[in-house]
Amino acid sequence: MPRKTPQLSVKDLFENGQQYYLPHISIDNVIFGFHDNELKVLLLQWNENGRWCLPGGFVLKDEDIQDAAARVLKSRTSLSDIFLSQFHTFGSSKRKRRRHGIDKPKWLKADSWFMDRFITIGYWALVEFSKVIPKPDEFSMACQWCDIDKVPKLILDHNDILDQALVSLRRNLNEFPLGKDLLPTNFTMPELQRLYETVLNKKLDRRNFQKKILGLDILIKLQERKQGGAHKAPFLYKFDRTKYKKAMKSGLKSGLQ
Amino acid sequence: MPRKTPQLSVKDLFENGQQYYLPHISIDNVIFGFHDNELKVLLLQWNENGRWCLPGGFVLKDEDIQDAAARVLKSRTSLSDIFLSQFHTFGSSKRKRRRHGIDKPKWLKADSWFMDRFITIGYWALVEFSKVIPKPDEFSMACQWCDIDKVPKLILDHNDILDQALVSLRRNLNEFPLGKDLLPTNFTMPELQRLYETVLNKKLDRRNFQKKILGLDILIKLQERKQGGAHKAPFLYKFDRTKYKKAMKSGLKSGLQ
DNA sequence: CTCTATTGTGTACGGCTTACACAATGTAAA
DNA sequence: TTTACATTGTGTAAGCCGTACACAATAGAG
Repeated sequence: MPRKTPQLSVKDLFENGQQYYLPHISIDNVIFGFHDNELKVLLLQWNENGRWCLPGGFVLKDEDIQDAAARVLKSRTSLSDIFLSQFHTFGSSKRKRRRHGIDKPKWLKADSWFMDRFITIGYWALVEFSKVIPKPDEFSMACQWCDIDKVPKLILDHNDILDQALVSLRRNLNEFPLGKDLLPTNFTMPELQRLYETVLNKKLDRRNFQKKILGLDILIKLQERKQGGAHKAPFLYKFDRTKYKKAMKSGLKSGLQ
Repeated sequence: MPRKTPQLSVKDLFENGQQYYLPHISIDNVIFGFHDNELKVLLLQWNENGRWCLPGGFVLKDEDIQDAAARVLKSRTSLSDIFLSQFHTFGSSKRKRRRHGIDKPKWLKADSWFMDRFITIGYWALVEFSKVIPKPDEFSMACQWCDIDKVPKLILDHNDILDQALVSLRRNLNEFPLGKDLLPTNFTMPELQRLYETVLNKKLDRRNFQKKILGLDILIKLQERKQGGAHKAPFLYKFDRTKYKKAMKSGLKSGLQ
C-alpha cells in the first residue's frame, strides 16, 4: 500500500527526518530508459555542490521497502505500476556522507542523521523513456537522463550500484524478454536488436536474432512499416500481451546471449 | 575486517543492544550442509518458546554487513573464510516480533528495540557438514541441522527467507559447480550427483551427468575406489583447485539443469 | 556360487546455436 | 532520372550440446 511522504522542508528533513523515516536505511533506484538507440539512466544533480547521484530516498517507519522504492520511482518519473527488481543491498561501514565533507550543506550540523552511515537497498526499473516526466527532489537542481556510457563520477558508491544493476539486468535477460517496458508500443526489429546489443554490450547477428525473438512467439507483426528513416522501411511489431504473460509464467527456456 | 561482538548478557542485549548495533537492521544466514544424501540447513531453537529460526544477528555500528554475516556464520559453526552470498533483503513493515506476542520473553519490556521492526539482509552459505561445530547463541537452547524437507514452521518470515535462498542457490548453479564446499575432499560421482539432484529437486541421468561434470575439466579422478558400500565400488574424485579457480574466473558456459 | 543392485562406459538422434549469401527497398548523391 | 549505398527480409548448412538409451563389470548378500 503506497503511502504519502510527509511534506518537509529540506531543513526539516535533514534535521528531523528520523522522526518519520527508519535511520541508517535508504533506497536507491537505477532507472533505465532507451532513446536514440542508447541505454539511459536517470540521474539527479545535488543542489549544494553540483554532484550527480542516483534517485533515492528513505523508508517510512511503517512502509514496506518495496513500496518505498515505488514511491521514489513515482516521485522522480511520475510513473506507477512499474516492475522494480531488488538486486543488492550495499552496506559498507564507510557509506556515510560525513566522510565526504563536500557533500554537506554548510548550514547543516555535522551530527545530522543524514550525515550518518546508511545501508542502501538497490532496485532497478525499466521504463518507457517518452512517458517519464523527470522531476528533481528537494535536494536537487536537476533530474535528467544520462547515456549509460557517459555517466560521470557519482557520489558515494553510486557508480558501483549502477554497475551492479547492469550486471543484474543482464543476468535477468534469460528470464524475461527485453523491450516491453523500454520501447514504445510499436517498434522495429532493428530497434529491439539494438536494445539487446546495448544491454549485453555486444553485437548480435541480425538474422539469428530475429529468428530467436520471433521463435518466442510473443510478438505480433504489424502490416505497417516504420517510415521516415533513411533506407528500406522496416516492419513494425508489438508485444502480444496475452502470450507475453503466458510465457512469463512458464519462463523462457533459452535466453538471448 | 572482522570485529568482536560486545560481550553482553541477554538482558543487556535486549535492553541496550541499540548502543552497539544499528537499529532496525538484522542479518539472517541460510547455512546449507549435505549429509547422508540429504540437504540440510542449520536452525536455532529459541529459549523462551521452543520455536525454530534461522541463525541471525545484528550489524555493529561500524561493521560492514558482509562482515556481520561472516561473524554470525562463524559464531554458529566455528567456520571462517566461507563464501557468503547475499541473495535478498526482506523489508515488510510487518517484520516485527511485537506482532507475535509469543516471541517476547515475559521479562522484556514491550518497547525494547528488539521487538521493533527489522529489515533483514539474507545470506546463504555452503559448508562442509563434518567441519561444523553447531553452537547456539545467547537466545537459543539448540543449534542443529535440519533436513531441508522437514523444516518446521519458523518464526516471522524465516520460511520465506529459506525458500528464497534455495531459489537463489539454484539460479547460481549455472555460475559455479556445486560440491567443493558441501562435500568432503574426496567424493564419488554418485554422491556428487545426489547433491545436484537434491538441490535441483529432480532426477538426473547418471551417464549424462558424469559426461557433463567431467567436461567442465575441474575434477581429478583418483586411483582409489570408495570401499565399504554395498555393490560395485565407485571411483573417488577431488576438485582440481587450480582449474577450479580458472573456471570460476571465466565463468561456466553451460550449467547443470 | 548365484543373484542383485550399482558402477563404468559409448553411441545415435534431435534441437538449438552459429555462420553465412543474396535479393529487395528507400534515400541520397551524381 | 539514374546510380550508389546502406539497410531490411529471408533461408540453409554445419556443428555443438542435450537427451535418451544398453550392456558389460563388480562387490556384497544370501
